[in-house]
Amino acid sequence: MNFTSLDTKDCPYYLITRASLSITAEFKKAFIDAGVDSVKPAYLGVLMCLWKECCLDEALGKFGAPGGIKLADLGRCAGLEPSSMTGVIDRMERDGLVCREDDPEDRRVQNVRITDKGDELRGKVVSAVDATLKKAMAGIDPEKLETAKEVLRQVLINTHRGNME
Amino acid sequence: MNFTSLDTKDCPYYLITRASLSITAEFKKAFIDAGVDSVKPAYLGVLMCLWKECCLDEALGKFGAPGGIKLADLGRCAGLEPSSMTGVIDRMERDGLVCREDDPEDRRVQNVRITDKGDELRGKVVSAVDATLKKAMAGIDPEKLETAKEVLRQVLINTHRGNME
DNA sequence: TGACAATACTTCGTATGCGAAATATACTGT
DNA sequence: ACAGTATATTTCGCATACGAAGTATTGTCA
Repeated sequence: MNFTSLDTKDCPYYLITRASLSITAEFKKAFIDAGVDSVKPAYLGVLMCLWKECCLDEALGKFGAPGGIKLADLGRCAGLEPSSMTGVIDRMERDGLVCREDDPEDRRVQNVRITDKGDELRGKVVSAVDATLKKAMAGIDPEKLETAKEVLRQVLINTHRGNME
Repeated sequence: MNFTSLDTKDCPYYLITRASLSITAEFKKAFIDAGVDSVKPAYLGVLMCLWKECCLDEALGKFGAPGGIKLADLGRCAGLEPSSMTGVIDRMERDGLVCREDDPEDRRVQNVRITDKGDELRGKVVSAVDATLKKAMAGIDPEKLETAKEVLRQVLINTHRGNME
């Protein structure tokens, strides 16, 4: 057995896992500091997806018609399994950020819609996210960051998670 | 607001988090396939640390004196908080891989020692880990992988997690 | 139309990880 | 020796995520 393989600092799995937890912790703190403590890191994928939808609707002139997005689509967008989505949406609903709505077309479907409160937090949350990522990526050559992202995308493909969204 | 920032595939946080979960899932499957289903991905850090210690002891000629490592040191090595370690060691003990032992010098301390069963699994586990990582990193230029690791190490430093071990 | 397959979610059990507070023990200065 | 502090671990509550199995509804085909 080779000693190098036992060195955590050289193991990509260790580095990826630790970085993930570490950035998540920073987000959590950043949201509290920004006064938006009703937002948890795990909500980000869902929020981004809903906000993007709002932006698109506005761009297309679809004012006042916030239909919501079905839970499964939201999960695909956020990279979460349906069974994980249930809990996330439960908590987001509890925290007043979104609401579930029955789909009139298909009674199996639950559409998720952003609430006014959820919409109002957008500015603060996006600022906090940008600032946190900027701090986390400080001192990293942009080109190297792109390479790292490329590597991670390939990992997702290799592990059958590359075809999300 | 800028649409790019809402694209998950371009967000380093999304990529890191997904990659972490995705590789973890692969490890889980790999251990089951290799017939070592008593090993969970979260045990890896602890096992690697204990096995490394064994190797060092052997290299130093310290046969038959497996003292064990105190929980806190093990946590530092694996990158986990003490409060997280309790649960991990609980499960590893339940699964027969390690045992706790009172420290004769300091009654606060719990030393963790690998069991015979835990030691016997080493070969299979290391093979499974190597094979899984190889598959996960397939088709990635080694130089780019190094760059990615460098980036992740910097992220850990930036987020105050760079001084582990 | 009626059986069977497919789809959308939820529920349940489990794993993983953290921080705050509790507990037990050791150390330190007076 | 004692009070006060420091250290080691555990407990507790919570957040996060998954897969297997269950429920409800829809779609399909004979």
